[in-house]
Amino acid sequence: MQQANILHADLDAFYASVEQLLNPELRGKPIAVGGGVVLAASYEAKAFGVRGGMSGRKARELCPHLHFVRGTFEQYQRLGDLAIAVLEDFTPAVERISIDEAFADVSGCTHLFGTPGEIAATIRRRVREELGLPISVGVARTKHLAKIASQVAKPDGLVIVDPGSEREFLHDLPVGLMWGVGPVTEAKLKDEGIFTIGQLAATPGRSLRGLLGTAAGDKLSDLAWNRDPRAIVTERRARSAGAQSALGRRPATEAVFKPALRHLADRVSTRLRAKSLAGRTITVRVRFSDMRAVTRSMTLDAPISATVMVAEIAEELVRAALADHPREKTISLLAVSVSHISEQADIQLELPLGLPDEKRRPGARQGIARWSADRAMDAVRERFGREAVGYAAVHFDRRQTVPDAFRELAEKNLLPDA
DNA sequence: TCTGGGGTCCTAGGACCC
DNA sequence: TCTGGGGTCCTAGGACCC
Repeated sequence: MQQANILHADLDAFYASVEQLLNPELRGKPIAVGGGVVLAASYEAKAFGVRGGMSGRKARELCPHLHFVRGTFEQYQRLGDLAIAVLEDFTPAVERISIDEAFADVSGCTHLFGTPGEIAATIRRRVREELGLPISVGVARTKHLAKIASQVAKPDGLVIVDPGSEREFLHDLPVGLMWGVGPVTEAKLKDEGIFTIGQLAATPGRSLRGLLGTAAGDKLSDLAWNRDPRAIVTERRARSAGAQSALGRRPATEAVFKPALRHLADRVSTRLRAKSLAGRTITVRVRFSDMRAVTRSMTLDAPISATVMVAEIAEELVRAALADHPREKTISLLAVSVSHISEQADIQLELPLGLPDEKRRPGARQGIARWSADRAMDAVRERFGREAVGYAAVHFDRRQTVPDAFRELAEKNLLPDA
């Protein structure tokens, strides 16, 4: 039988732990990172029911002595990177899932460093000693099992699932711990009397497919029966890049959405151009004040990355979406996303000159001109900072938005710039 | 007091092609 | 009178993850 060689390492209450590390006065106290919304809560705060994503007001209701901290986002990035680097000291087969979480396959390095369990214990000790942070680790034969094991291990623990005890380990755990089971699926399963992974495994695949759809049903069956073929993927390129902004409650008018879309298009396009990428599909999302949301998208023949082109298409799509919902007078969120991403080398600058006449459409030339102007602006910003230069039309009210540093934490690496 | 921001994947219907 | 069948792409919505 295959050995338990997969580790899942997950820093505990990461942002909150960093704040308690940096400021000893916060240690042992219930704290929340964020303000209007809780981005992370310490274990002391979680004990009161405070959760990430919760409004600050609600959190304060639950925990009157909750300390709010603004967040030290640069430190999160730095310490998260250092923790992952500890894993990489053991093996290059590390798959980073987010800023504070990664899988590692240690099958190739046990002869050097000991059993997977010993490696996991060393990783935990080193992260604690060198960085001062608690990290939980699960060790198992598959990614799914390792991830569940690390959740069970929290806080600050280590759980090893021996290959012989996998079914027993899973049997009484709640289905909500499984990857892919969120609130909706959990409720559907509950309606069928399915609460534990053991009960899920005992449910015929046919029933699950009927309840959840083919793909989701099959996937859940496989995981419940402990069939998880997923391998460690060390490098994964993003398939889309987007930006969004909550607006509170604003009139659904051009005066509101135009500057907001310029700002969002600028964020997304700049990220794409920095990696020599461009995308063919532009998607916008409009959320109304009752939280219902609609999306509109458009797929082009050729990829684009010029800010103004993305912005103009986004505006058209939002106009269309609002026209379809004439009774909605206010919006609470706008989002712009670019997908069908491909590499677009700087060569595109000269491309039209060497192309046959029929390819030199006015639109293409205009796109090149705008893209060139953007690249010039990118260069200025790189030297003098983001705020140094921008489109005159972009006077976007940013009072309510989260810090840019926080946004950047959530961004996936688009691709190493080849 | 309305609830952040960045992503992935799946489904279903329709257009279009061969 | 009668209508087949497979494949790909696009669009919109939704669930889920961190």
